[in-house]
Amino acid sequence: MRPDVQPELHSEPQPEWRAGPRRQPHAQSRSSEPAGPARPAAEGLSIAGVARQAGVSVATVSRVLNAHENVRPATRDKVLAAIDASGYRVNELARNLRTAESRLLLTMVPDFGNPFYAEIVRGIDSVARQHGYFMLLCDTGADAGRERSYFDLLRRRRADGAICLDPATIQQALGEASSALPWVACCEFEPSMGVPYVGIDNYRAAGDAVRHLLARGHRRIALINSDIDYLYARQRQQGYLDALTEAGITPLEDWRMNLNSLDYEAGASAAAVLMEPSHPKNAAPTAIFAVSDTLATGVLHGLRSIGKRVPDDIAVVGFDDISIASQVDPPLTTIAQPMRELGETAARLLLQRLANPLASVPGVLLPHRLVIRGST
Amino acid sequence: MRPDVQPELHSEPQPEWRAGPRRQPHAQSRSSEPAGPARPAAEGLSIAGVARQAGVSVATVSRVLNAHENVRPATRDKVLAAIDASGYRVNELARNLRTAESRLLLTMVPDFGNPFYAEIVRGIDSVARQHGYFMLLCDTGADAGRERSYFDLLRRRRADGAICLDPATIQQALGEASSALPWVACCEFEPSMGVPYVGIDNYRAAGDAVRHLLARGHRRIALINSDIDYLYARQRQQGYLDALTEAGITPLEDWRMNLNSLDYEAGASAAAVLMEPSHPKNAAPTAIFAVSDTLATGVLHGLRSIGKRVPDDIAVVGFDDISIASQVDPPLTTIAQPMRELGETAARLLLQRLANPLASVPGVLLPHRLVIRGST
DNA sequence: GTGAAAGCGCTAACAG
DNA sequence: CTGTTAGCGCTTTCAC
Repeated sequence: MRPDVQPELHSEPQPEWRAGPRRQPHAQSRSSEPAGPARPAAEGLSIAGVARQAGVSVATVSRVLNAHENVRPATRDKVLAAIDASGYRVNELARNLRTAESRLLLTMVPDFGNPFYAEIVRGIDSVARQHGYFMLLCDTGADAGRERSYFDLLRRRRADGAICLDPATIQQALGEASSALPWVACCEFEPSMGVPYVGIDNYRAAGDAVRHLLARGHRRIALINSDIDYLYARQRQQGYLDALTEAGITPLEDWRMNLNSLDYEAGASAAAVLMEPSHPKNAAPTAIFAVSDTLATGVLHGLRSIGKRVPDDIAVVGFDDISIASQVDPPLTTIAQPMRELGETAARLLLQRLANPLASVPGVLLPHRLVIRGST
Repeated sequence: MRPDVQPELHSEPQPEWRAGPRRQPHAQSRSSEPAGPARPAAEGLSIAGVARQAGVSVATVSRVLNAHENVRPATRDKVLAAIDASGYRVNELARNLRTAESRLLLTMVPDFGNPFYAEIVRGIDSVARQHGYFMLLCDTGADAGRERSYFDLLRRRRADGAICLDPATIQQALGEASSALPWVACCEFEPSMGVPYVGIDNYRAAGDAVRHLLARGHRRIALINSDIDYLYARQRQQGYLDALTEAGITPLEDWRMNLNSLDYEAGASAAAVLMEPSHPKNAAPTAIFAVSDTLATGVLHGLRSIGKRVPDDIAVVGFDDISIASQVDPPLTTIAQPMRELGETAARLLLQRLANPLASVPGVLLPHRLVIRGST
């Protein structure tokens, strides 16, 4: 019903952490601490110290800190002065223990070397910050153990919620009854497992890529896919197979490769393998559909090194439309994912879930788009 | 003196967060909670609840949780059983408040879309994890306000330490007397400001790149640099200028460009500008040295689009040796930075600083390497 | 308006 | 070996 999620308090966009009115006064603190020389500015200073210096109670300091109404201006100023003078900073640990929230959101990616995640993460980050949350990124390395330990951060209340872009986690998560945890899946998800998710229609997207190649006259189309354990890999494979079948083509098993990496190198060597002359003459693919632009970029490199020209000898289609896609030679035809929106939506779903843990949050599919460039 | 840093306790590599002996017993918890149906497994359960269920005191539970010695096996088993049955998880917030440490390390990058940071961050992450710390990544977007708020996470004890790869922060930080905060600088640093740092010798590295071009016979060498506010930009520019001068060449002002972005696109358009026919015939550069591989990759694309061939018409040298460098056409000659080691060293310096806040931690410079590929 | 006091969930003495 | 107890620094009734 609500046009946007408004977690309890903190509804206005605030650039800084809980930076209510109370921050203004001591911005630009001239660090006028009376302490010794190299003394780490007001190390173990607590609210009690400030209270003493200001000649008030801790309750009053707390009220000032939290911009509560019932404080006389004079008192407030006294407190502010004491805070300023002492260089006091709230111990967020204590505050969080009291309020039982950390205002931290976690985003887990399987590999932050993959540029695909960058824009998604930016989308998450911007929405989170708008709602007074910090977003912190973790690299799971697609490792179940590490994933689990990050989920533990959630269980142990060190973060309020999480967004997981990591396929492997999904499987892990399943066994952990983690659907009770405040997290959402992004890009890779299992619709059946009761966790809110956002992604694209991988089946249709793959079909679109293949149909584009078909329209260009290709009939022997190869698929360079990632590990078939991933849901998106299965969906894209099915889209590829069905598109071919619908065109009256029987997909050859030899045209398909499954890689356990999305690195450029993986794509390069896969291309070389695919083009091996061991293939029956009339069965060698004339086009390659790779399920990620990183892979496709590698494919371009691999084809180049075995003397094949793109798109004359062989066409290439990628997936994602990351920024490198338009820079390589030839620029990649690819399926664009709305990365920014994917991230923003994921963040919004999570915020929604935090605001109302009971409401069932829907899964959402965002539109993709075929971007035609020089590689086809 | 010490071969390696060993923060107080937690010295052995532990794959999971404080995952002492206590974890084993309840791995694979069969989630046998007696609670209602959709009840979020043991939401607000505390150590006291476990103690009650196990018929022991909270102290004993705490001991079991922390794998202390003095607990009779029978008692320990009782507690473990209660923990297992209830699905209890430590509230890390409370624990941290008590122990006054969060076991969290922050890494700030100006832009996690830049692949240069990926390997560095992995290096940090692996060292951090080996020492029982979590590493969380923040994107400052090269924005001073955001940088400041992340530093606040430190001040407010939400993280134990930070590694900053963000040039802009350095300036910000200076004004904040933040040299007292537990952080180290990586890649971009101000040696004079008393913050431990790790990086490379940018001056020599740039010189090496230019000397390589000189050796190839080039005399009109352009420099595509980032914003000169950055220390590394100034250092590399100086290395470039001096190398040219030493070779008896007077560097032309027209050969130098300063960009406020490291994106591919920025490199592409810079290349186009640089090659404009407005240049006097005999002054057009025959080689371009770009201060990052992303820029150089864009340059390749830009040159291609105006019909220039690399390296025949013009040579290109990049910087960093990120993974894309070897994939583009032609593969980039570049200055390789030891990214992994940079990250690992930064993490070690930070850990050292945390273990002994008083000891002065040195700045360290790591070796770079010229990698010659097809673009020259 | 302001203060006193009770915890948030945990760890660490200190007793027994 | 195990239990009791005193806080960690903060927020929040509830009085005054």
